[in-house]
Amino acid sequence: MELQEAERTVIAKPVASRPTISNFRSFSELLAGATNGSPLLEPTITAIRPKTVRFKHVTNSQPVETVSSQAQLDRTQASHLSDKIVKSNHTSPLLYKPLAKTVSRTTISLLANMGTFNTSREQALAASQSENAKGINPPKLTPMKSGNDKRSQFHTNNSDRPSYDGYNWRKYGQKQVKGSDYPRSYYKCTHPNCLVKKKVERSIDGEIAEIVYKGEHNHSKPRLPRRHAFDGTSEGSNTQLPNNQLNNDNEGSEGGTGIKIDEVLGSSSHLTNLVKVQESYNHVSSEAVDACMPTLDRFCGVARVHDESASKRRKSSSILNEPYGEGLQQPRIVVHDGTDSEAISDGFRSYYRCTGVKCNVRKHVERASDDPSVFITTYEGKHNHEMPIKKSN
DNA sequence: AGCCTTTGACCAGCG
DNA sequence: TCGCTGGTCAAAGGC
Ligand SMILES: [Zn+2]
Repeated sequence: MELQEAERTVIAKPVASRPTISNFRSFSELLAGATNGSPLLEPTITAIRPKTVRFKHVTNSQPVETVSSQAQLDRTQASHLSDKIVKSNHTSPLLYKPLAKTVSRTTISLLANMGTFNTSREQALAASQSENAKGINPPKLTPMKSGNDKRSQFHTNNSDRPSYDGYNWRKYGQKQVKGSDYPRSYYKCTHPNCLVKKKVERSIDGEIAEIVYKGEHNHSKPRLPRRHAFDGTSEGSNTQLPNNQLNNDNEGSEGGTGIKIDEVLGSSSHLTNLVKVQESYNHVSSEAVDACMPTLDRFCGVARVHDESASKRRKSSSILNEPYGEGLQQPRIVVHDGTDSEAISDGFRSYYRCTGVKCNVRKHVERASDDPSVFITTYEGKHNHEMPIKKSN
């Protein structure tokens, strides 16, 4: 509760949105000649009004790879922002919403035991989904209800589980929020005295549409998730983040909002991921971002960094501008913290390239056009290697 | 037994 | 003030 109170007072309202295609140039174009990690200035970016992006089904489809902003952002700085991490799975201009198939626990267990890097239940789901829906199935539309309490209108299936980010969560609520086709689940960290919460929007297929983290863990990750942990290996991948592309300035600190997104991205092997990261209460959130980015790298994609705070009670208006069409929905992870985003005030756009041998994965981070607190990270390509093991100084 | 999810009710912010 | 909406509580039941 205290956390909540605090957030209400600090959360800014910057909202990011995908720019319209007319303002975009392809990521490849943007990256052309700028893939060596050197910053590149994008001179002709037209300011685009950021809007809150909801994964709503609309007919207006636009490429996700396109991003716009006039600012550039150093990754280090980007890592200091954290509020929203949005990712999506795509590669082609046509965006397909990753669909997760609901599978039996047995299947999940089998998948988890097959030795893939995805061991969590969600990862298993994602894996099965990617196998089943390489792309084209239009997302299931859930009719929006106009009634009073619309929560729990969906029958939750076995995929309705908190994402496995290494922490233990207890679900304390679920509700169908307006503007979202999916029910939103509310989770609290079960660690004593830890007030971290997260909201997870998941389709009825089990696909994660959005995850919003609030607060900062005041503890380290438990060795093994209490339940539904399978073999728990999912945790390991997250704790060994490659920092060749990141500045992990909070390395030694405990806890942190370590966010694992591979479970969400598990199915996005050939897709692009969209990540939104917005400024957070403090540096801690940056950990989450740091954690996400490298992980995302494994799966490639477009990452969008932005502030999500405006979502509260403002979504109804934002959905009017839904940039995503049906099948364009993007799962995303939002690291939500409350501080202002003054930390980022430069005007850079930074490009990064995976240092892996023969790995052409690239990404760039930029500031949203008219919202300094919004940063957009775009990933392109697919890593041809596993996540490198972090070197211990 | 302990922890979790489910879910209707309740509360608070906002227009 | 009222209705809408998002967020939370808490009892009940499941694992
Ligand atoms: Zn915690």
